[in-house]
Amino acid sequence: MAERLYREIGQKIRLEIEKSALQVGDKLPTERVYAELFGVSRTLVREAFIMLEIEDLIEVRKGSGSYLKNTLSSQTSLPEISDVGPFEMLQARQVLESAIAAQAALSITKADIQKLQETLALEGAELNSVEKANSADREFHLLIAKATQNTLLLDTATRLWEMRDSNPMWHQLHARIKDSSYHGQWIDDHKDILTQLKKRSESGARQAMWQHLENVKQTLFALSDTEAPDFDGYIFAQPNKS
Amino acid sequence: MAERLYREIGQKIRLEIEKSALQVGDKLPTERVYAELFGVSRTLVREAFIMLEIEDLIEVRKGSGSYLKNTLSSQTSLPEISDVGPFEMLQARQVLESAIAAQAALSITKADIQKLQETLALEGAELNSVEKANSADREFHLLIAKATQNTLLLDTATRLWEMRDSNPMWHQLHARIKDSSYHGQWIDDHKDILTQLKKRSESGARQAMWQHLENVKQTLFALSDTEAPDFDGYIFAQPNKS
DNA sequence: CAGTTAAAATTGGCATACCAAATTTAGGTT
DNA sequence: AACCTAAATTTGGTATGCCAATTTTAACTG
Repeated sequence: MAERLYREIGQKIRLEIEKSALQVGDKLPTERVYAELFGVSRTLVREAFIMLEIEDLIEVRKGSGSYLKNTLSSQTSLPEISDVGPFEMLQARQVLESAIAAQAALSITKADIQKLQETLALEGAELNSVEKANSADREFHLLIAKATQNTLLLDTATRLWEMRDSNPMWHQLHARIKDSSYHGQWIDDHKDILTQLKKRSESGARQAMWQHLENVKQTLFALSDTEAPDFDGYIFAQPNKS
Repeated sequence: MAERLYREIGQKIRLEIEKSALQVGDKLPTERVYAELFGVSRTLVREAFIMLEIEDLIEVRKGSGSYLKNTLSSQTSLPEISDVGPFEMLQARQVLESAIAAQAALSITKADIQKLQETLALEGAELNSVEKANSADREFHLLIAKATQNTLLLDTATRLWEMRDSNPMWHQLHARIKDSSYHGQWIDDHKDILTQLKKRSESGARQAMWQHLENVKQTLFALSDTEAPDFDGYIFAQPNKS
């Protein structure tokens, strides 16, 4: 195990907190106590405390002590990005982004539509540059979330795209697409979505977004099926839209 | 400023990274360099490095150096929970959870339905205990997200509920409800949702969940309108469901 | 000159020691 | 006994020093 020691100590402290059933607000044993308990220097315990402090689990007060700030259960370990397959991710996007698009149709402004049109034009113009096309794609989807004027909806969409961009599995798949003609298909999808948004059609926008991501799913499925047998574990039954 | 020093140093280092336009993978100046630059001990710089390491911005390798692991821009600062009003939050839940419920209707199992029924019974039995009723409420909603069998959908729903539970504004409102009869109404809503899930009706589940959260919105709106003028800033036009 | 090896320098890892803020205790005053 | 004050203690804050892994340099060998 070539891990940095403070992380190990931090984990041990978490276990100690659990064992002693500490409640939020309770005072933790001092750094010195843990140091002796684990047989390490106080420096290491202090580093572990900093880790837990940044994770918002504890609060450290000079001269006074350290206190439990949150429950361990609220320390939701978000699923590791790399543990989520591209198809599960696309399904989540399909469910959530179609709902967001439907909501956006109700609150979208002329200025939003204007920006979406500009981004769409950019997508068409940048067909040869994978990087720029991808970034315009992202921009298009996030603009829709922004049009809901709801911070949390934008935040949710942003999280999904961040996960996508940092998922190595997805990059593998995406690399295979760059020279294909699928981008053209997707731009047409985007046009459909924009049309529905212009009409302020809630159900229309929902369906257009759903269909768009359905197309993306189909494309990636075909590619991974024929060329990349390593995605087996990530492929599972896909429910259909009624 | 009573802040812990290592945070200040960490922030300064972030600024230095920005100023020197470091790219991902580049090597950072050594701890000793920063220590001299800021006129502090290496211990503090090391603590700051630990902070940045936990934030996943840098990677520290013994004997070699520290390296930039992520871009500064990807250090997305999520919107502060307290900045999001209860109504904006409810709207987000309405949009997202109704979509999740619709998806759940397609993949729900008998075992899921069984668990939902038990939780529903618990809600009815715990009408007098605010805490337990609330926790059963949460459980009911999260079980639905779990029934989608999609990690990210469950993760999204969990995040929303965590935000709710840690939002002081919401607790204020919730405190006013405890002795009212609204819980009964909400349990009826839950029954409707469960009925639709049993029928595996996608649109039925979507509408039932939407209506449920619409009812919650109405209730809270009425309460805040008559008794709590301090929520003005958070109340905004609510789009209607078609 | 190329490749190999070992010594030297660099860099982070960890521990010890002392400092300063906060808290607790002990003593004195009313 | 109640209250205030100050000393002693506790607790986290910071600095210095030495250790160990890694990288770089230099010397050696063919």
